[in-house]
Order: sequence, then C-alpha cells, then structure tokens
Amino acid sequence: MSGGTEPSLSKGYDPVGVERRWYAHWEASGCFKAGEREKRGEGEDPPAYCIMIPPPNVTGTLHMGHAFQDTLMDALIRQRRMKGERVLWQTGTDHAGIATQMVVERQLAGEGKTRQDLGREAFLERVWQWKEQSGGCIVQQLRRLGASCDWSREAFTMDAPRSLAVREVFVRLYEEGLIYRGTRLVNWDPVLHTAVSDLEVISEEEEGFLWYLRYPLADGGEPLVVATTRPETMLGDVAVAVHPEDERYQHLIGRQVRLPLVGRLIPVIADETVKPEFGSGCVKITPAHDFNDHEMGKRHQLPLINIFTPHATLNDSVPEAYRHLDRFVARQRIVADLDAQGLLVKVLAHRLMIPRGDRSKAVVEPYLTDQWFVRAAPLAQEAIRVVEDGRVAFVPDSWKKTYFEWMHHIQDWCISRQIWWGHRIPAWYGPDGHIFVCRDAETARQQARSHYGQEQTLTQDADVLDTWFSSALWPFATLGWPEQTPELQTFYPTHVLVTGFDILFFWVARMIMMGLKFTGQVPFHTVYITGLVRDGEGNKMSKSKGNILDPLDLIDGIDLESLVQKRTRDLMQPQLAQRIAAATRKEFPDGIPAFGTDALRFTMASLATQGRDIKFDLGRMEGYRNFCNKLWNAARFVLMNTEGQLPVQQPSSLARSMADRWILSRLQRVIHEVDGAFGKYRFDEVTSTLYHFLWGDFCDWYLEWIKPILYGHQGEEAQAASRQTMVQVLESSLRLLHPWMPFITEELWQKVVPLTGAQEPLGSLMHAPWPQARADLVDEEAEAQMRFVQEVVGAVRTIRSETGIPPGRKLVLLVSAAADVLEHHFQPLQGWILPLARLESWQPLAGEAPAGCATAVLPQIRLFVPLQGVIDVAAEGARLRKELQRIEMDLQRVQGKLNNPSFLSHAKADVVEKEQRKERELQEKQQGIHGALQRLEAAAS
RNA sequence: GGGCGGGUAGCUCAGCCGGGAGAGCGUCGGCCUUACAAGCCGAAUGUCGCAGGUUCGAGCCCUGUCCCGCCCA
Repeated sequence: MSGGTEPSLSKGYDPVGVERRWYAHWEASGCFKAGEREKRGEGEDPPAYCIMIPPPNVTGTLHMGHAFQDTLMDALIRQRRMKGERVLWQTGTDHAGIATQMVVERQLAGEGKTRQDLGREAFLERVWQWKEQSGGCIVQQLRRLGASCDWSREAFTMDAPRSLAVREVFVRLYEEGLIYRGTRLVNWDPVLHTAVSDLEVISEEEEGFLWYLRYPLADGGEPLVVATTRPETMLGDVAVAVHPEDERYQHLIGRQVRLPLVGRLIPVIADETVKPEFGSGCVKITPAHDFNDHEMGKRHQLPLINIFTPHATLNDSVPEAYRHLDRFVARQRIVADLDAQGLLVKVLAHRLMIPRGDRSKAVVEPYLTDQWFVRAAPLAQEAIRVVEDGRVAFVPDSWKKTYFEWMHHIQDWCISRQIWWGHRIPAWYGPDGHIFVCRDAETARQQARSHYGQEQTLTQDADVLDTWFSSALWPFATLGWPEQTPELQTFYPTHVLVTGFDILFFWVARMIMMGLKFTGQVPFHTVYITGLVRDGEGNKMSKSKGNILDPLDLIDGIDLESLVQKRTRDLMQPQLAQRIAAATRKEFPDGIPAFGTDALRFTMASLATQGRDIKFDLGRMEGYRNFCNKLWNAARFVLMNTEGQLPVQQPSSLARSMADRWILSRLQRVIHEVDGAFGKYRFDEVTSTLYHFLWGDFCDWYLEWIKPILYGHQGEEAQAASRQTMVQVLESSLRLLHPWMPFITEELWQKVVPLTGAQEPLGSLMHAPWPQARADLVDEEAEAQMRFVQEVVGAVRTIRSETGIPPGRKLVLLVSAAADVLEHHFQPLQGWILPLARLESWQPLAGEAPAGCATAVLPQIRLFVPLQGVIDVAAEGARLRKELQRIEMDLQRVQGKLNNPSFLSHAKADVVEKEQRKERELQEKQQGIHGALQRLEAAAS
C-alpha cells in the first residue's frame, strides 16, 4: 500500500481568506467574551486572568507599536483561555484630548474657521462626529491582528461610566486636599493656549545665543553686565543676581540697577544657585517667566511681573513700544534698541535647552496661570512601596529603578487643560469666586444654595482634565468602579500590563497611584515593558521621517507606488516628500509582499527580547512567513497520509517506533520549555523553541524518518502507530502555536483534530486545552538513540557534500566499531540511518579499511565511504587535516585543564568528568583521522 | 551633572547559576529526493568594545575606560 491520497489543502498557505473567515466566526460565536466558558466544572471557578489594553487614541490608526504589544497581549490571553481560565481582555479607546482636538481644529482651519467661531457646544458636537466617523478604524485594525478582546465590553475614556468615575475621583481627591487649584508657574503652550504637564514638554538642545547686556547702576559707576539667553524677558526683570562668594561682584550686592528700556529700579541680590562661570556670572531675574528665577524670587520675596499674553505676545505691563509684539519679534527689537543705546556688550553663539510642546512643537513658555493640580507626593508613597515589596513587579526588572527615580522626585501634576475636548472639570464658581467641587451641576447648585442662603448663578470651570487623568483610572473604571461590580471583584487586580517604557510615567505610575488610592489594591501584578519598534536602521518610526510601516501593509502587502503615496501624503513639511519617496523606493523597490497576520505576529513575538530598541527586520518577517508555509505543508503531508485512510485508532504504545517515541519525547520537552518561557515573558524563546521543533525536529527529521513507514514498508501496525503519532504531535503543536498564529492553526486544526479520533463535537481551537507535558512520554533512550542516528546521517551527508558525491548516488557504508556498538546501536537503528543518509547498504568492517575511502570518525564508531577511484586524494586529505587540526586544538585545551591540578581539585566532579569524557572522544577521533590520513597517503603512493 | 540600557558572525539579535561561542537572515557549494524552491542537503564566518582584577576557569562577576542610545535635571 502506497502513500498519500489527493491533498485536501492547497500547495501553499494563503492567509487572506483564512483570516477573514475565522475572525468573523470567532467573534460571531462569542469566543472572545469574558466568562463565556468560565465554569469548568461543578462549583469551583477557574482562576481569573485579565489584561487591560492600553487604550489607543480613538481616532488614530494602528501602528507597529500597537501591533507589537497587542500581539503579546493576545497571545497571553489566548494561552490562558486555552488553559481554561476565565479571561478578560478589556478593550477600549482613549479620547486623546489635545491630539484629537488638534485634528478637528485643523479640519476647521481648512474651512477657514476656528473653534471659537463655532463656539464650545458646536465644536464639541463636531469632535463627537469625528470620533464616530473615524473611531471605528483602529478597532477594526485590531481585529485584523486577530485580537481576541471582549468587544462587548469595549470602553471609551469619555463614555458615561468612565466620566462618572472621573468625577468621583476628582471630587474625592479634592475633598481630601489632594487636588487643589492655584496660581502657579506652569508650562504654557502659546500655540495651543493651554497648560501642559512637565511630561508633555520635550527639552532638546538647540542653537541659540547668549546676549551680554549692560545694566547701569542706579547710583552711577561702572554698569554691570548680565548674560541671558532670553533678552525679551528683561522687561519683566525684578532683580539681578550674583553668587554670594563671587569676588568680582561683592561691591554690587545690595545696590540697585536701573532696568534699561523700562527704567524700573531693581536690586542686585546674592543667591547661591547662580553659577559664577556661566556668562558674566551675573544673571537677570524674571520670576514670572523662568522656573529657576521663580524659585529664587520666592526665596527673596521678589515681585512677579507677567509680561506675556496667552499668545506669548507682550502685554500691557511693558513699555508701549513693545506691546502686542510676538516674543521673538520683541527679542530682535529689544536687542536692537539696547544696541542703539550702547548697552549691548556682545553676542555669543550658545547651545541651550529649548522646551517644546510634544504636540504643537511650539516653544513652551513658563507662564503664570490658575490651574488645578494633583498633590502627587502623598500618592506616590504607597505606589513606591508596592514596587519595593514586589506587589507590582517589572519585567525586565531593571525598569523599577527608572520608576523609583521618577517617583522619588515627583512633582505636583498639573491636570487642567485649556481645551474643550475632554472631561470638564467638575468645579463651579459662585459670583464671589467661591468654588464648589461636586459630582454634578445639581449638587453644586444645592451646595451653593446652602452656602449663600439663596439661589445664585454658578459658572462651571471652563477647563478640561488632562487625558492621562482618565487613563489613570482605566484598570478599575473599565470594570465598573465606583460600583462594586462582579467584574471588578473577579478581574481586579488585573494580571499583567503590557506597555512601552515611553509611557511609564505618563500612565503606568499614575495607574498605580490611582489604583491604590481608590481600590486599595494594585491595578496589576506585573508590568511587562516592551521596547520601542524602530525601523531597520534603528530610527524611531514617524510620519515626518517617512519611515512608517503600517502593520496592515505587512499583512496585506502594498505596491511601491501606494506606499510612496501613503508616506508622502499630508506631510507637515511637504518639502521632505521627495527625499522620503526616494528612500522608500530604495528600501522597497518591489513594494511589500503580503505576509499575513500570523507571520507578523510571530515576528513580533520573536523580536520581543529584553532590549529597549526593536529594529524591525523585514527579512525576519519573510522567514516567519515561510515558516507558516512550512507548517501548512507539514499539515498537508500529514493529511495526505492519513485522510481517507483507516480511522486512526489508539495504538498500543508498544507499536510505536523509536522515531515515534523520539518525537513524542521532544514534544514533552518543548511543552515544558514553552510554558517556562511564557512564565518568564520570554516570547522570543517561545517562538524560537516552537520554530525549531516544528521545522527541525518534526519536519526535517521525524517526517523524513517515518516516510518509509507511512508508505507501508514496515507493516500496518507500524504504519498505524506513526500515523497516530504524527497526527498527535501535529495537533499538539497547533495548540502550542495557536497563541501566536491563531489563524493558520485554527484552519489546520479543524482538519487535523478529527484524525485524532476525537469524539466530542468540534469547537474552536481557541478553547482546546493547552498541552500539558507528560513525564511518562519523556524517553531518554529514544533521544539518545536518535541523536546517534542524526550524527551518523550528518557525517555521511557531510562526506557526500564535501567530496562532491552526487546526492542521488546510493552508497555503501563501511562501519567499524566494537561488536556491542554495532549490535546495539547501528544494527537496530539502520532503518533510520540508511534512507536519510541515502545509503544502499552497510557492512561491518572488521579489519583495516580499504584504500580510497572517505572517512568520518564519531565517538565509538568510524564510518568509511568507498569511492572506487573517484576520490580526490588531495581534497580528502585537506578535509581530514582540517578536521584533525580542529580536534587537536580542542584536545589541547581539554588536556590543559585536566593536567592542571587546581582544576581537578576545584572544579565540580561532573565538570571534571565531562572534560575527561571529552578527552577520550577527541583522542579517539584523533586516532581515527590519523589512520585515515595514513591510508590515504599509502593509497596515493 | 545624575540615572538607565547597549556594544557578541556581514546584518538583526539570543547566550541561564561562571565550565565545550549560538539562532535567523545573508553568503558560498550541491540538489526540482512524489508535503513544501516560501523547499532540501552541506559549508564558511568571531580580538564577545578596550584595559586591568577575582577565579583552576570569565561573553557572563568586580574596577576602570571608550563609544552609541534613552531618561531625568
């Protein structure tokens, strides 16, 4: 009886149809729903497992970072689901206040309108419209990734339940004095007209100047010289400062200078924070427009003079000539005027840190405004403790140092934003400015009535909250807090948070603080910090760099022209288009082929190492696309050799061949390794283990070994055993691979699992049990024997390749070994050796090897391939000498150790033993090759 | 200035508790061997950034140093 039947699978894997079909099926049949299969047996609940998705910007699109992190989350979720746990992958989106508002304002600008033209209500209407219109995009893209989140629980940071939670938290923090309102110097974005938090300011070194200005002393004498990088703020100067020990300026301390252009008299003060080596050692102090000056101003009770409007133009507190000027125009004007008066000493080029808004890129201005703040330090205390004592663990662990570093120096958090899209601050003001912080307007009205003794008109605070304020509540707000819902009881604290280090402070730290404050528990037990996905050269992917890869383009493929168009469309700096187009054409001359979702996911997992940067390598992805195809074809082979055959019955384990035992044993080890790697969050190890098992062990060795059996050459019992084993191993492998390759595995599993004789009605692979390693199937003997086979086969293949014997040519192998080795190893294993080594036959060799043989020396065995006359003596001699050299180098090193008495006395016994064994093997090989060389020379002469 | 991460094959990266330097891709050679050419077989490739130290033994631990990157001020 010969091999296969008509294959029921196509020749290659084509992901498109498979992916659409299965995702639709899963979603429609409720496979993603939390608690869908929560009751495993009678009574007791299986453990709960929950991951909160970091909510993406609702109007955004999926980028590589999402694809990366969401793949890891989905795999974790899928694995736990298969383990039978009650899983919830909580999904949802973020309202992304400033970003979203900017997009809509840009749309309006296209129509020649501003948000003020529309008014607050109409504008918000418009943003909601935009959210409805574009909000489906990213969640659809997530589906294309195969994300098995519970869509029925999809949340939005501005939906009603989340808004309720936000107001609740705000009111409680306010009542406890942990939220306060105050006039403070904040980071002001003059383009967006809003305060932003420290974290939203990016300070980078830029080219600038250092201006040396002469300030005349009020009472005459040599004018002093101040050095400044911001001459325009001199209009707000209230003092000049020097270091108290600066000998050059001792005589000035306590005197007054007349501020040029303004005429105001200001004092010369001494402060230790002044750096004598900077500039002239003499600095101007503008407490309303510089954070350091502000602190100094407080120490010296200096007044604050605000010289800017919210647009960062000069206001009415400066001399008339400068009013309404933009800050940078004013700078030019002031410098020119000072120069005209002979007060400009010199200008030096100077590199300095320029703070810019991370959204607008505008130079941020320290600006005095009324804002709301969260008193962070008290909240940080417990948040530090839970990481110290391990209630929250970081993976990789080293990230906790960064966390501590920030938490120990935490500043109060400015949470009010002067924009419209967001959670309106639940504070109302009475006519006299009295503040009522309440859960809703009605309560505020009531409070006002009792406060004033009569009805009063209240005005709600115009500001909205920082988006991250609502994000900080995400882990419990999504579960129904402040209500004690069953979901909150079951799934909180969540298990693991998967996110990037870029939002460690923005989000992770704040979730821990808020979670502890409002639930008394940590929001998650583990924080898995991923690296940042970068392009092949290590550059951050960004629209302006034009190096963005869209995960969906990797899945579906894209032709070059479309890719170029996509990368150059809607650029902020259109002049870059040409360069981007050229670079794109160079990098992807043929566009990007379709790789499919599973290949993308597997690639992402394989890149999930412990480093901080992940350079995305398309070649790697191609390799895993090929792996998908390999898997497909392995399944195709299995099906061809089992489908329509006799039903595969459970054979007795005795009927299993050595190869069957070997692959089953390997499988157990793989299951064990995969479990271990999952537990350590080493996803690169998971994928690497599975890749090598499937491709190396299963396809390259096992399937090749059992081909003769499948073709019926060893009888029906052996055939049945191998069929059964191959199906079993493939089926288990599909389950192991499923978290990473959900689509192809489901497609194949549906076809494969009936062959295992499964009687139950077939559900989805999503709910198939996670494989468990069985100790009774670990088979040391089979592993040792088949390793021996692999070595012999490998040796013959090497000889064949290196001596140029055509692959098709059948050979006769002469084997020289001790009688028991022949009897117990070679003889019983010949059936596995001969076909893979492509040998016609073998013969034991008792005496000397005949002349004209190629030789391989293995531990305890020597192999000779007679090559009647075809052998190239010179080449074979070179080959052997090279090998001899390598062996002798090894031997030297091993003997060096063994001849060292310190090694023998210090090293552990098993290490010494290992070295001794190594020595014996190497010596044996050495002798064997010596012999071969001698024969070769004899034959040649 | 402080903190953190990295430097291992041509490229991208693994390398555990210190004990024979690995993988993928690429390269080279040979193969259409009836699951797969998106495949099969074989091969080559290293001053583990540098210098010290600890140790019988260091890619791994310690000290110093150089370079790259990130974060904080």
